[in-house]
Amino acid sequence: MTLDLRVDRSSPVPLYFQLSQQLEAAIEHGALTPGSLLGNEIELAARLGLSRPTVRQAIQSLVDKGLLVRRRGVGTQVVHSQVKRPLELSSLFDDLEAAGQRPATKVLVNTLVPAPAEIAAALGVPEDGDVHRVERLRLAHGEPMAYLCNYLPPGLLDLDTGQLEATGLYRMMRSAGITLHSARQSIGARAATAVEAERLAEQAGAPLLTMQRTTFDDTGRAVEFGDHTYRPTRYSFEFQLLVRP
Amino acid sequence: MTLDLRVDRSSPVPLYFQLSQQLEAAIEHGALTPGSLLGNEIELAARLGLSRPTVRQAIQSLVDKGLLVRRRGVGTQVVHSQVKRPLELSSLFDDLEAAGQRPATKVLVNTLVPAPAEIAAALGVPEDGDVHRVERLRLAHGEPMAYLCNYLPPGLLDLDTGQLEATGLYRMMRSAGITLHSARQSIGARAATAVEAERLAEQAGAPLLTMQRTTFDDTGRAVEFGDHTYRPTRYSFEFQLLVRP
DNA sequence: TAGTGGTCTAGACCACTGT
DNA sequence: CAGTGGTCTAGACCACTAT
Repeated sequence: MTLDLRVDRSSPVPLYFQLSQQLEAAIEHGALTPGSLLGNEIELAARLGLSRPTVRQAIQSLVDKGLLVRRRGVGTQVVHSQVKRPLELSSLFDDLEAAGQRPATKVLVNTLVPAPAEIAAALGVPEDGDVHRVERLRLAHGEPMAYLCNYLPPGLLDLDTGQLEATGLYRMMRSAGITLHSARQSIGARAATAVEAERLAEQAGAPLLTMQRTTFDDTGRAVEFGDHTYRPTRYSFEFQLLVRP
Repeated sequence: MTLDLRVDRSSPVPLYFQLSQQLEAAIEHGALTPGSLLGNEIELAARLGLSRPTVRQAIQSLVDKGLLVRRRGVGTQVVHSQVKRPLELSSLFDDLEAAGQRPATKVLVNTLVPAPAEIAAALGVPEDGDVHRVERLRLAHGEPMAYLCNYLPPGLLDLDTGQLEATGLYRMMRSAGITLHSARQSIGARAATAVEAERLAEQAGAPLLTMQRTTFDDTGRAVEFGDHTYRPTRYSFEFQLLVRP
């Protein structure tokens, strides 16, 4: 059975995007099975009444997502399984919500402080200036899961404590019109200090998973620095990544 | 001063690729400074004697790498600093070599074993079949840094012990014509068992950084499963990631 | 040899941004 | 308003793969 593909030329949605969405959906719910050939681009273009470059643009976006593989002289195939969510800059809040965990957040500190030297350097603000400092405890099923300490440049965002407890920091930034662009991350481990252990209901010396991250918007400004510790029995970093071609 | 860009039409290298390489080099060594505008695509195409789609393809590849940002009605700008190496599927060996650490490898085990259930599932091989098991100790400056246990499907690769000590597993796979496509990773932490501690010259109960990874080639086959432990005082995962638009 | 994707052209119109 | 990128067309020729 051939796939039922259609495009709506009166829609404001770009034609290539309409097509890539339909192809992705077909892969998602199994109408296009792994390993199956997509049919050549010229014929596909003719069938849809599109030009070949437009069809190629749609296919290319799915190749970039890792869903399709192109082979010259062979055709375009659906990748065999496995690819689900390529790595993205997700917040812990979103991760937990996606896992159906109803995350709870307790804001411990939400204040303006003089920027420590390391933070000032990471955020690119003057050393004698102020930065926002937000400390939060993230809970799942009533148990502490992570301690999140974040610094933000002043004036970027209205850091309402109520909103911080109801949603995630990244979601708040996006709502404020900040376009996240890239982040630099470091993931490590260390033994919990007495203070850290108490915050997370662990024993002193227990292993903790740690992450430092600086996030940049599309103008290159650093918009956030985070220093997080996670209970490794409750959380690990899971992600999929694509090999750059 | 305007940038000196040229393309060689007699070269087998695609024109868009020649252009993107030159732009990337110009960004790299500062001829194009962060925030500077690239000049509009039509004019750039005319200057180079290329068509606009070709110029767009070159620019788009750098946007995908995170080096450029496009804004409708504004222009194409060089991103402000920070982006150096987007996340790639690197081997520990390559990481260390890039850091100038002359990594040493000691192969502890290199044998064929009946596939444990979990490994068979991860690699997609029959449960009663055999798989390669490779255990290695990675050293830097004579000190153990990581213990790497990898499983590979049989018949994929000639796992020469000498080569394993001289280079990395990924490099061997690429040399064997395997096209790496994607990987699923999980990074966590736990306390070292007595056996793990001894291997890595740590105390039992010391925090360890752990990583499990399944790697797939472009046909969707699992080509490797790895179960690694790292000394967190000697190693952490550092990477940069781009926000999917 | 036939069929595929890879590259390239020379236009066109639209949507958005800034002044 | 002028200028930018975003989308789209209807072709063309080439390189690679399989048979």
